[in-house]
Amino acid sequence: MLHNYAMQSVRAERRRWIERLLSDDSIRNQHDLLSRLQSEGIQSTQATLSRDLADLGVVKGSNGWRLPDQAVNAPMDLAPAVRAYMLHVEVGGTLVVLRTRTGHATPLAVELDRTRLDGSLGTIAGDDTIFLAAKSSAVARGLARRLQGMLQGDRPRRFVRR
Amino acid sequence: MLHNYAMQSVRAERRRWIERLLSDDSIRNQHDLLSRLQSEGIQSTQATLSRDLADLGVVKGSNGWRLPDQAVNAPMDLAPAVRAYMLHVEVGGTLVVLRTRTGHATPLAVELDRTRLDGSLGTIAGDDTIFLAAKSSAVARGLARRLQGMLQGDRPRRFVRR
DNA sequence: CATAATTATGCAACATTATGCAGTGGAGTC
DNA sequence: GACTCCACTGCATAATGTTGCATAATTATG
Repeated sequence: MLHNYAMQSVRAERRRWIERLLSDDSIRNQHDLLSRLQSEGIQSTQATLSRDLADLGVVKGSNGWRLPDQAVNAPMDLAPAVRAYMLHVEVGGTLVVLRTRTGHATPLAVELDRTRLDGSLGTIAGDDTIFLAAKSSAVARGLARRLQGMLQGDRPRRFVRR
Repeated sequence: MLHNYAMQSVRAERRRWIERLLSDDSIRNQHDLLSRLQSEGIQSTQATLSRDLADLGVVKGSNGWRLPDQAVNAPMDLAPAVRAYMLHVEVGGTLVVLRTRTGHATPLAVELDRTRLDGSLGTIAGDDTIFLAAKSSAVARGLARRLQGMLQGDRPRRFVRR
């Protein structure tokens, strides 16, 4: 084997990269992960990754591997969640602002995060408000339009007010 | 052995250096520490360091060793915090969006706040997401680049995608 | 069911850390 | 000064931790 002079931190760093890669990309198998790590300059083997993943508590989801805290909730479509929780949506610059009823912001934000909306950088939820950061103001407008569209899904249009 | 004429202070001085080195550098193992001490003019052996570290209550963290008080409430550099917590960073307009694993957003945001990043107006942390408001979109891009750079830490690296 | 793909693991090699033991010299005592 | 006591250290080595290789076990696919 390679026998690095500093196993401890090599291991720690490798695992940090594993967490990073798993949350970014959709890694399909350990061989994929190995390749991605190598392209980051981290040398390893499948056997070691197998052990790392076990230690990190990573589980295989339908869409690749997921870190434990991301793997918890059951998959739910975004549209039903939006219909259930979102009151309305507006845009300001690169920020999409969603309003919900009090206490409903977090569950909706969770759903927004899980659905990896294209161009969405992330969300922060308060009590009845969600800020969704978009890559650009054009993307923000597009996302808002899509979210707005979900509201009308199977409901009469006139219900969307304000 | 060498037997200095004043053991007491030799020991005390060595331990002072150990504390200093551990809080500055990221020491990866006792052999590293030994080398660093030698380059400071302190002669010792791995066995002695092993005992010193045990006496000092030093613990092995994910990022090397940490002194006991540093292990808890961390007067920690930004870069180590970024390497430990940040999964990735992106920009949308004047907003820098950082992602962490669930529950890690707040500690990283605290660190970001403590480091008075130039052009940073403030941060808001959710559960796994931080919004950092920048003075301008140019500043935002610059900050993101700096943060991204911290990920590469001590390894010579090529490029950063995304 | 057969075969391929993917993941897990026994084992040996190496790395890192801990410790039994004996030697040394400073401090205290007379 | 001579003696004793003992904290401290280095040496040698034990104990523990990590990894790659080879391959077994498991899971997916036709």
